[in-house]
Parts: sequence; C-alpha cells; structure tokens
Amino acid sequence: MCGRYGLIKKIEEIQKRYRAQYSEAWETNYNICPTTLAPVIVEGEKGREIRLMKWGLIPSWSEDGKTKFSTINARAETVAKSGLYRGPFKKHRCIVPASGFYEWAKDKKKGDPPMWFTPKGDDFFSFCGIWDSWKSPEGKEIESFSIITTDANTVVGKIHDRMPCAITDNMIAAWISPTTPEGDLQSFLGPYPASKTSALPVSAYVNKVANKGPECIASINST
DNA sequence: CCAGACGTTGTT
DNA sequence: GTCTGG
DNA sequence: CCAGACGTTGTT
DNA sequence: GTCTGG
Repeated sequence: MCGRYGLIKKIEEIQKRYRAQYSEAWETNYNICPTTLAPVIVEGEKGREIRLMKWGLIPSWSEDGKTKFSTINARAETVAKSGLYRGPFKKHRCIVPASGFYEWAKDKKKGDPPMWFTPKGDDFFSFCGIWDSWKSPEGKEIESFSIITTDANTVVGKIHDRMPCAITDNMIAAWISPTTPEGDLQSFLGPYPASKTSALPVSAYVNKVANKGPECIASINST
C-alpha cells in the first residue's frame, strides 16, 4: 500500500516538471502522512494547476467531513466500481507528485527496516490519484485526495504486496483530462517497472510523523 | 420501496 | 484490542 | 503508514 | 451521491 511518501523538490521545480500553475506555498517534506496537505496536479479551467489537498479523500456527501474508513488509497481493481470512488474516478483524476514512497514490511516480527523507493533516473513519481471537494456546514471547501494502488512489482514485492500506481509523462495529460473515456483509463494503472525502481533501507526515524527532514531517507547502511 | 454502506492492509 | 491524529 | 490514546470532574 | 441488501 502507500501510507507515506516524500516530496523533496521545491514548488518551482514541480511547476517546471508538470508545467502547472501554483498559488500556494509548499515546504519540502520528506515524510508526507495521511491527513496532511500535499500538492496535487489537476486539469483546471485554465489548464494545469497545482493545488494543496488533504491526503485521505473526503466524499462530497460526507456529513461531518470524516470517514469511518480509510480513504488514503483506492484499489486499481475496484476504483471504477466503488460507490465511494466512482464519481471522483470519472471526473476528478489528479497526479500526485512524489520523490519516493515508503513501505514497511508486512511481517513486523522480522524487524525489517522501512524501505524508501525512488524512480531510477528520474526526480519524480507521478502517482495516479483521485480527488473530491467537500463543503462544510459553514461553507468551507476542503479538497482531498486518494492514491490508487496496484500489485507490487518485484522490487517492492520483497517486503510488500501493493504499491502506488505511477505513470510516465506521456500519459499524464490523458489521465487528468476529465474527457478521457473511462474505458481507456484502466490500462494506465499497471505496476511501475521493477527495472526503474530503486530501494533503500532506512531507519525508524521516518516512523514518527513529526519528523519531516532529510534524516528520513538516510541509508541505515551508511550511518 | 427504504436503510445502510461506501475502504485498505495484513493477520489469523 | 481498536480508534484517532498526524 | 505509525504513534498514541483509550476518562471524568472541576478549576485555572 | 450511488449502489446493495432486505
């Protein structure tokens, strides 16, 4: 699954890579956690925009802005059918830019360290995401997103069964366009190639959500 | 028809 | 054990 | 995802 | 909002 990731580039570099406008400040964060704000790229009326949204999708029909269930991830296999995600999947697809993501071993007893996965020869993963907008009773709009997951490739699969869906730059425009036919979308959601995925074991420093700095991705083999 | 759910992961 | 907060 | 709380009353 | 179960 994908429950933590990092985005360690400046907003100007994100803007350059995705050719999207931004209007809100963003601080580099090596440890982005559920419920916190992170930049996502959407197709707006005036072209691509970078918006800060809350990680963990709040459905537009939520009464109190909370969910009784986890919405940080959506399974690629069911996202198009799910009552919760169906609407956002049709109209509100986004790219979640990431420098890398963390996975923890499913078997806690072995004491395996957390792993930091990065794209080989690239500065960004472009995760496939969906988003929604919720309006509080006071009229405040809150935008939020979920990251789509799929089967792990052979590199990630050594410690975990699932990983986030990531696409190449030539697929981005079609993914975020609201007019792309729904039938075309499923083919976007395969695993990222193992040959382009790097893995680095890191310390438990990243476990603490308050730790946001470069120490999160320091290799435990080199310290 | 209305009421109630709507999710992911990992573990046993 | 299970839920909430970050 | 992990870490931390999980409660009540009354007082500042 | 929209689907499923009864």
